[in-house]
Amino acid sequence: MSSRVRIKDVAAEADVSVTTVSHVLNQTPHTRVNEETRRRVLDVAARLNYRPNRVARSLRTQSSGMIGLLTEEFATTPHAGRIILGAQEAASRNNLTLAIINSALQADAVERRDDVAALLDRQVDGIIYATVFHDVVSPPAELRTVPSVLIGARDRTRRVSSVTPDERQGARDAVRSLVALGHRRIGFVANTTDVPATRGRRLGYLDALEEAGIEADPDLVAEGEAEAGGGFEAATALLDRPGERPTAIFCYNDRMAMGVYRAIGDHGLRIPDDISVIGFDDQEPIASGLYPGLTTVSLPHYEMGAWAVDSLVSQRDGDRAAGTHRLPCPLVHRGSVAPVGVSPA
Amino acid sequence: MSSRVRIKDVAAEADVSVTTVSHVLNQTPHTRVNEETRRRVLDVAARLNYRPNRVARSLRTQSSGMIGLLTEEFATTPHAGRIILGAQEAASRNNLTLAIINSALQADAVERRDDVAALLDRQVDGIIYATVFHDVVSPPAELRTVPSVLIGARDRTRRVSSVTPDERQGARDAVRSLVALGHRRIGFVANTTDVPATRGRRLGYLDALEEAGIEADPDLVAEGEAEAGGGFEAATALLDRPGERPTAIFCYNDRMAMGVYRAIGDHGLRIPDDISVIGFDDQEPIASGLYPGLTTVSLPHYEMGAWAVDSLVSQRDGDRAAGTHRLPCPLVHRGSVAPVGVSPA
DNA sequence: CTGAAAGCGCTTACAG
DNA sequence: CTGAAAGCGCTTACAG
Repeated sequence: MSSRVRIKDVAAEADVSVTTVSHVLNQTPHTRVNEETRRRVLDVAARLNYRPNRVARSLRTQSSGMIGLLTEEFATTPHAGRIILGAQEAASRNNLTLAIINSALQADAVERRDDVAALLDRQVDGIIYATVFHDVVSPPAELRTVPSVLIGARDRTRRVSSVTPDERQGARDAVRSLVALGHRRIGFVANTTDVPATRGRRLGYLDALEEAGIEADPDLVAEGEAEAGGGFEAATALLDRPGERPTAIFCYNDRMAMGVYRAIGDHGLRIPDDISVIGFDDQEPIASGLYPGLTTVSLPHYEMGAWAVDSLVSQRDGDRAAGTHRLPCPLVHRGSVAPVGVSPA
Repeated sequence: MSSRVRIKDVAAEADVSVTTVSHVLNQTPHTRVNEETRRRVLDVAARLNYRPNRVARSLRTQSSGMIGLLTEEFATTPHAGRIILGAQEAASRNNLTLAIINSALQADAVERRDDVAALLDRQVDGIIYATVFHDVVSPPAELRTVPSVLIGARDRTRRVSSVTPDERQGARDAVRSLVALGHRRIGFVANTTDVPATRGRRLGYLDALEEAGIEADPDLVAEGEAEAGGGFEAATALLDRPGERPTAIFCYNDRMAMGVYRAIGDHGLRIPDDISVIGFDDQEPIASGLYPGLTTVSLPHYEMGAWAVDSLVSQRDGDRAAGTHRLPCPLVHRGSVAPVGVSPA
């Protein structure tokens, strides 16, 4: 450990008090320092390569400049990385450092409380509590002792702000885009489990049909597991049903879309000429790796991470209002959608 | 901000000195405390829900209990999340907290130095410097002022320990498994850019052939971009060449394998009956989403993250030896490999 | 077995 | 314009 230089070393070398060094370096408001002195302090600090000890400053100012990010079973959610990235970059912009703790999906209330406590022990200035697979959660009460925000779920007591993707809008826009291209027989390959996205995506699908005056047809909906295999099975069922085929299929997610592609290929049909396909999640490398590239709906993970940090900053600066925010899910155009009836067949 | 209870509050309530409270709570070695007193302190601490301020402790002990993880363009590497997870869980096991900073891939030396400095300002006990797309790097010299370790690349000066995946062994084992099933015409769908994995995977392929006494045949190798499209083109070229077809194809990565599947399907061939396929990366959701599931080689990201933290801990405890460590890349069996000649065709 | 006191490296009223 | 001093909340020799 090379002993780092402390503020008193700078003071001695510049022949001033530590008070003055602190004022100069921090540009303390309402404190005028002689220009000559200021320069000297700056010169010495630079020459000695002085860097203030943030731990000492934290203790004194009662503000650590750290933000805690609690993720829930990060491993299972491929997009968690984008949340972290968004949060990290927003934190850097605000001169904040991000500390991360991951708790197991099956962690109980006691464990989660311990994780929050560990962050609080480090005097974090705020906590982001990110979850998956839940609509509403009851985070440990200790969360509210500092500015806090939920990602991916709402707070049961509505006392903590939250930010979630607007799944319904995303699905609605996707299906609207199909309608705009003349599609009226639009299938829906749905998932079976009840996660937050399930309801929103289904409602968005129905919204768009209703807007367009298209009656929802149960024969155009098939369910499966939210994986490629489930998508294959659902699409196969859809295509094998008697009656007119759908001209487009909206999928619960990109994984299912992967299976839908295969089912369509197995039926000797082509995307998008015979059938248009839209996914959800914009999950790489599926979306761009499929052929043709999958038109899909993107989840605002990066944006939610950044929004959460910004919310923490406003809370720190006095904003007391807790609210629920939905961030838009934009449609990403690739090559799997075409106007209806373009096929020469 | 609810004013948290401090050690002096516990001392006052238990009618002892803060010294005693500290000794009891920290179980200071070689310090005996009267059992009655000990119980009382413990009771009061629990009742007041006292939690020591880690910032104050850090300042006093000159040890923050924090580890800094510097990731390089996290966004572009889908597996970074597993590194973070491995590091985070290992950190938790060692009662350490993980602070994360992400630097842009195109960040210059000055920016990287700033990122390291920001971590050092927080008095981190160690730094993990994770990179992608490099064989050898020259991290900022400041890195060596604390225990440090590189993930994904070696240190040019060999003074910092590093941990990397054993790409060559992974590729060798994959191709060996093909040889063991009787394959002798084993194609290689290679990538074009020169990243660390490129050389190792190619060498591993050649190793296995040589071991088996199979002469490397340039006609069985085709290159492409390391994406699904590149894999499709390379495999198409391979299958369209005059002469005997390969009975198996080893792919540079899973993305390319995705395109290889399509090319094989377009040629009216079946996996694994007509051609076996092995990928590399075990990248979800490709690997399990393809049909049949892709047999592939897994990258030890989680393990590298954990190894890095453990290395930091040993360094802190006195281990001075810097070294280069390679972690094995295990073969993951799914459904894309079969013995040669199983096809009735 | 227990406690008074110093000190980690800063910032910040306060005084001059 | 500048500095002496207190104090953030702990730990740890040291003394008794």
